[in-house]
Amino acid sequence: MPRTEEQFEAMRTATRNKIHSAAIKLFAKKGFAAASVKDIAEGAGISIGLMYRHYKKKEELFNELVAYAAEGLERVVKRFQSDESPAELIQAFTLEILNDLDKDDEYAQFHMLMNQSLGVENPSPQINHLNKQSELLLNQTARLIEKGQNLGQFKQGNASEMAFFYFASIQGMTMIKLMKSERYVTPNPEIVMAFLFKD
Amino acid sequence: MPRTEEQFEAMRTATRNKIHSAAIKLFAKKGFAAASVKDIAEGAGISIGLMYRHYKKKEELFNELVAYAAEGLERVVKRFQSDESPAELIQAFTLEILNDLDKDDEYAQFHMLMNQSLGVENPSPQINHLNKQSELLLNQTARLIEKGQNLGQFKQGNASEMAFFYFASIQGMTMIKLMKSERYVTPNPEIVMAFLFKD
DNA sequence: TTTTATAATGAAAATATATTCATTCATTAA
DNA sequence: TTAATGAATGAATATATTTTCATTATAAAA
Repeated sequence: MPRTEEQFEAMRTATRNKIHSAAIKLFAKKGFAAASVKDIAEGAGISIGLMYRHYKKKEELFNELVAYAAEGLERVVKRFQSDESPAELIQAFTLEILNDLDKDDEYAQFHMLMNQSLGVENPSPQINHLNKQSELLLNQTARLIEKGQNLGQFKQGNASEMAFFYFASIQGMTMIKLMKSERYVTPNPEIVMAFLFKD
Repeated sequence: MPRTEEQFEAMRTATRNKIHSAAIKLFAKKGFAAASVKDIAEGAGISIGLMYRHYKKKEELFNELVAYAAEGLERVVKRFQSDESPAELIQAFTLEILNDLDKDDEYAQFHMLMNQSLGVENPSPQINHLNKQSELLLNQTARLIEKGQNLGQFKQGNASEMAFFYFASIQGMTMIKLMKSERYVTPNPEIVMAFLFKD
């Protein structure tokens, strides 16, 4: 008599998706505290009540997005574990990020969620997991750089410092893209990787 | 009969300083919305009431700090207008920033205030001014890089992209320093300036 | 048309945060 | 001592934000 379960499922998925894109946009740009539930519901084009049917707490929504971000990071970690040439891995990854930043805000938003999560005082399990992944990636990148140095692909220098600088620069570009998109310019990949590759 | 005006003045200055350092710490780390007046007062070791004797609104306090940040930026803009060698100017500036980041959080906090100000919807005059200064600095740096390229000091490449990348990388390092200081490592200045200087 | 299951709404209650203000405190010198 | 002055306090009030929940809307099939 009423709708089928699949139909209800589809409705729920649709509103969840609307909530997700509105929420990540606002969390990324304004931060958890400054992004109000009202704003999010408005952005998603639904009522506040419906938001609470899907998420008991604002925090629960945030954590779900954080979990997605962590999944994305895990995929990168896996890629960096491959046996391919360090030079090619890093080059491909860099090109992809620059391309993503150019294209739309999705990458920047998820990256920003990562930043938001770094400084939280009572981190949820999801936040802890995301933080672990991002630290893992940093260490792994350092090892990848060392490997590339041994192969003569990269410049010499402290690999941890280089990995740190690499992610810091991506972080900075990401932030500007999100906060002041009109100031963002896609830099030539050679500029971004100059610290790594010999001229 | 009561205290002299100088004494009162000294008291006021003292509590204002306490408020400033607590506030910038919290604003930089958590953002305007998430840094509560209670937190700030506690951080400064004073009562909430006293805070309001000095600042009518939380926003007024924020704006005062933003104005300080703008002053700092103006000084950098002036430095970059000098006729000195571009290579020396940028090198000196970079070393100074890396040193500041290493030393304490003050630079990072003011830099972060700049970021916080970028995305505000109804910017105060102070915020507008800060934003203008930071854009000015970006453009000026691009011109400085061009000049250095013409002098053969720097690598070839799009100067605006290079200037953007330079500040983005500083931004990223700053953010990590503030949000996750245990993950911060001072990179060798050569890494930071590799995109500019030939090997 | 009526019944049914669940999505969707929005006003009300709960909670948190910002702001005010009557009062107290501390210091100085008459 | 006491009067004078302004700093300092924190409980009370105002405001904003989150969360709940009784109610309504919708679509499918009997």
